[in-house]
Amino acid sequence: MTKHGKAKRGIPPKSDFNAWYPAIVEISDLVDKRYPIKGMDVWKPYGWSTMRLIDSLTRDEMEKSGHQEYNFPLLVPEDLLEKENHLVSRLKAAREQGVDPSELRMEEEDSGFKKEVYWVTKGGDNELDVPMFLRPTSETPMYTMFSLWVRSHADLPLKTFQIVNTFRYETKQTRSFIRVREIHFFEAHTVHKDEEGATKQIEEDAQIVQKLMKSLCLPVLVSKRPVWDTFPGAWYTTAVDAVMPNGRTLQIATYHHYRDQWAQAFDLNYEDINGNTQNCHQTTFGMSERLLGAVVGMHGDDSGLILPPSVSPYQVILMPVAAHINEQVLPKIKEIAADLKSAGFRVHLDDRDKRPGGKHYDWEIKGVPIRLEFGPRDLAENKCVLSLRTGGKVEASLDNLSETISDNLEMISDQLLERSSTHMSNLVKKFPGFESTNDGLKLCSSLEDGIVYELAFDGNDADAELLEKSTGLTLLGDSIEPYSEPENCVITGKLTTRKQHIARMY
RNA sequence: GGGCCUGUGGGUUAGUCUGGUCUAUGCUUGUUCGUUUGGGACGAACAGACUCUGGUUCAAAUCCAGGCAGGCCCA
Repeated sequence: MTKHGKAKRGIPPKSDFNAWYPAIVEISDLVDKRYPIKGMDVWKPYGWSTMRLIDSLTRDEMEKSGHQEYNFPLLVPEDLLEKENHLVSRLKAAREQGVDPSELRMEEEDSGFKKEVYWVTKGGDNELDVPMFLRPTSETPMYTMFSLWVRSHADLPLKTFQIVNTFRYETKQTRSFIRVREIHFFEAHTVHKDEEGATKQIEEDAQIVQKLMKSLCLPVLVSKRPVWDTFPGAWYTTAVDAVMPNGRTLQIATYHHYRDQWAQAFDLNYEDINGNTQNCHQTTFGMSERLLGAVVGMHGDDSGLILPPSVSPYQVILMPVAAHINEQVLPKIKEIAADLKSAGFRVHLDDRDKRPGGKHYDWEIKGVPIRLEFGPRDLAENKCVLSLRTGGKVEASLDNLSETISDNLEMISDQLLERSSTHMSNLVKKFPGFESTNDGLKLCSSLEDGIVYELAFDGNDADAELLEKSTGLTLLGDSIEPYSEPENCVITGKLTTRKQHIARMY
């Protein structure tokens, strides 16, 4: 065999992540970025199948936890936004009253939301009396309807979700799956009788996320976001971040406890068992195609994608080899494919008239977990050859093949989780700390690029701003796993068990 | 929000500085035919491009202005 320099279809090495990521999403045929609108990619069948498999994991969890799927309209009339704006400005005012002004950050413009949405202002040639916007998320349309639906305590809890496209007019640089303008969005919205009901829902959301992350073989950081980074109108926000290979964190899920703050704004109330009117308490839980972005980024390698078996459109690719030598090869491999399919695996028989080497490379780039080769020699010995995407080849007997496949898929999952966990722990380091000098604070040692730092922090908004300014990084918030022994806050020096992370965020 | 850079077949690339040689180069991909086929085969033939709008000029892929699209850096 001669070596060919043009191998790997020009995939940059993964160590050059900023080049690798945009290249791989197109080479592996997940999306086509050539559609002429920034941040709106075309989903190709391979990418869309993968995303739909991720969605189906989510749907399964929603069904198990008693949520029902809805589908709300894409357009929202502008006047509904007023309620939301009032809510946000009222909460902001309340917060400013209760806090020492010196501790507050300067907030940006009040009506920033309006700038981040797409507007529909015309119907044909006519200007619309009430302009409409494309939902950037669905609180407003959903809660408008919830207030009609919920009347009695017997209507609660109301557990809903939808998987729809949402729109944000991003002006910054877009990246496939990571920062897009048309977002493939999952959002669950629930309504409860009281704060406790909503709190239980948040706990359930946390468990669902953990299960999903396990299926996707993704290790994550879970943090309660700082107040200034809390979703508008939320009491608190918990966020789940993946750490990409370049050390930037990617927020892939959030869940918000609203208490009754949104319910007040939308007159969402019910009559309790004693006939008294009570405000509802609410939560939301959101995820997006960023899950796929994290899967691509965390698991792939220099040769292409590596998809977790749980979401790979094909779990096994069957490749007939030297079928022209023995005409029994093709019928037999078709039989094997049918058997595996009926055993519940997602399989594909690649019988293209193409040399086997080319097929291996094709499916390697697409990240299929197992490639099964079957040729005349295998026919004679009642076996086949399995190439695992995580590395290595094994011979397998055709007897009990589906068990062998199942075991190998499980092994691949375990390997992916182990690898990505190792990667992540290499990317998270202890913050070096500050020392006081005449010019103020100075880092004890300079920070490395592409690293997430872990630190003890118990300061106020102003302290956080100082920390972020001096490092150029962003606080993710309080980790759900605090220190077991108190440590000194890196800014104030106070003893605290509050563990936080600081990183460059996507 | 501010600054810098780039746009040539499906992908990648030469040519742009210094306008004319461009009927636009190479690789890759695609199509057809033949030989091949256990990790990227080979030969032959064919197909396919100067981002858009305007300007300067005898002449524009090349210079100028703007739009659109993309990339990078700083807040």
